[in-house]
Amino acid sequence: MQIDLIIAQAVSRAVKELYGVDTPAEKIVPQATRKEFEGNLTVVTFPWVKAARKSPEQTGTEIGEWLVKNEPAVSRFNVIKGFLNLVIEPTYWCEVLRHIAGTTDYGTVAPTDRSPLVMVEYSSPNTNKPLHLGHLRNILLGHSLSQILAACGNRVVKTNIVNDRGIHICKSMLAWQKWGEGATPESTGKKGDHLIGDFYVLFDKHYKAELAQLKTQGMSDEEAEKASTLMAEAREMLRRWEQGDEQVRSLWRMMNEWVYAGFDATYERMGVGFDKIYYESQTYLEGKEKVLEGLEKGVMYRREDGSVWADLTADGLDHKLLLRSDGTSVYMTQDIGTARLRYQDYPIDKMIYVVGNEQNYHFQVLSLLLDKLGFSWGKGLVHFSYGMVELPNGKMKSREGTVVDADDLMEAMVSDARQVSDELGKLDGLPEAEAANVAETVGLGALKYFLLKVDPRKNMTFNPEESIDFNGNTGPFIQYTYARIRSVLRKAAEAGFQIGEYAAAVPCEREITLIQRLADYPSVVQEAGRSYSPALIANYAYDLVKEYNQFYHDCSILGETDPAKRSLRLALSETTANTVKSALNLLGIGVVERM
RNA sequence: GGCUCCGUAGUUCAACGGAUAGAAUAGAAGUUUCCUAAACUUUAGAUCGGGGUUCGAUUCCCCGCGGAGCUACCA
Repeated sequence: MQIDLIIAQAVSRAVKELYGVDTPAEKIVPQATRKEFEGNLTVVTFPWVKAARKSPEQTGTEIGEWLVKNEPAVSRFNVIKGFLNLVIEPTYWCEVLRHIAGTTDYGTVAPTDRSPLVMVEYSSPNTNKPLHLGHLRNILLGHSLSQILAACGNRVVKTNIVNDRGIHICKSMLAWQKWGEGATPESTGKKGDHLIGDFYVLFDKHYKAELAQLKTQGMSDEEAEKASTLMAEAREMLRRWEQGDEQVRSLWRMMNEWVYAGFDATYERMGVGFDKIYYESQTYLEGKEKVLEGLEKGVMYRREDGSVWADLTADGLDHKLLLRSDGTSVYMTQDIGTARLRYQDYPIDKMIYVVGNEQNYHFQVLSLLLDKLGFSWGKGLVHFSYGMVELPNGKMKSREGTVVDADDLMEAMVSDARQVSDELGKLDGLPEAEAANVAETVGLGALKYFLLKVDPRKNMTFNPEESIDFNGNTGPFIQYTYARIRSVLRKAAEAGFQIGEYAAAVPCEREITLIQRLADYPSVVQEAGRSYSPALIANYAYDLVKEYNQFYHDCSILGETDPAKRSLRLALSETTANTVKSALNLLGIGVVERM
């Protein structure tokens, strides 16, 4: 049923018989024939010209003749510059389509109890400010990756590590105490994460003012920073937090709850979630023991000042600090602690960290350390390292107020979607709740697709001056095609058209190409899982609907009078819709029945 | 300085070592008595420079040039 597999195997046999060469079928990857040539699948013959002792053209011709004679699926062939273009018997395509249409959850592999247990960490916010565009990319990648890995037959645990402690949150707390006048999310009507973010900014503002003031008294930058009473107060607050001071702790708990409520609202709107959330306040002490264990095993060493280090020079890296001279933990130690807790909770086979590429070095070190400390999955941990979202003139900078807020952006996208819908009159007559739902799905679809279609490893650019498009290579274009198909299917049902037998139909070029695309889906999902790339799914979905729109334009479905042909087209439409929906689901993007 | 990643149409993005480097946008020109024109069609436009490996290089290797990131007893 897998046509390219059939061809690969046939070619493998052909070259064995013709030239006595053993080429495993897996090594032969037939590709879709380019549009300008006749054929459906193309095999490159260069690998065999040496063994054949013939020109590429002759080699191709010989293989082609062998295939026509021995493989019923091949009806014709032509050879151009060593490329063997094969024409597949048209009725075979109906078989392929029937197979796809009859497969539930086509393209995905259901996990079993024995499937690998994979944990994916993403989002990982600080609690002192709301989520921004960079988090959006992270979260969407993490969520999509989780979906894809699950579709590839893995058991997936989605997790999040919240950085809820440290000097940053103390700054917000201090500012709230000093100038907050008891403000709460309820009293201000602000989302909790935004409220806390505002106090963080407020702290910074007062701190800067204090520094400026001190410098007018003739202090240097460094002296002023040392003399700052605000910063001293923040540090004092952190000390009290670490000692478990109940006053500080309860303020901390209250403000963190506000932030979490805010984050949850953002996650919910994005349509993402987690199976298990870890908090650094609960994990940051955990790593210490593990490090001391490593010290005993001789994996780490202690310096004269009491600090503990790992020597990674044998692995081409540097010495890495793990415990300060006062015995406290650093970031790396916390990550070791978190790893330890996680492994206690879940016997994971693989850990994937969705974290920006600025931390490449950190994860290189973490992998080595976990391995040295005896974590079976340490060496094989995956740092899913994605690129930054940049603005036209560089990085987002909170100091310059150029940070693009996640909630604001989502809201703007939804309202843009609504405006486009209204202008086009697409939602006229729909109940308001439904219209709002369409705008929500389409607006967020545009945003998600925009962020996911790019190769995750690469930096990408977002221009806040230009709104994200709804035409062309976009989420809404894909959603639109889906809605269009659903509309046709509704009308078909009204007209009483069933999808009947279509084996007798001879598909045209357009239809064949579309079936071929549909047939590609499972391998695209696998490849996306293997290479950790939601972008492959996004590009596939786009190619598929582009192909469908051309088919739709050229071939009438409801107007087709031949029942077999009409059935073929209806089946093609329904299967395309299902596949589009599945692919978008892997990206965390929803579909609508009309738009 | 060292290490890592990246350089493709005006712009934003594609291209398991394969044919004449694809799309989308912006530009030009079209398609609606016909299943949703958020669509379809036509047109013009690009691989940073120099070597090497290969039948074949945007892709792999080396040297430049340009950009980003890391190189904290911050997280």
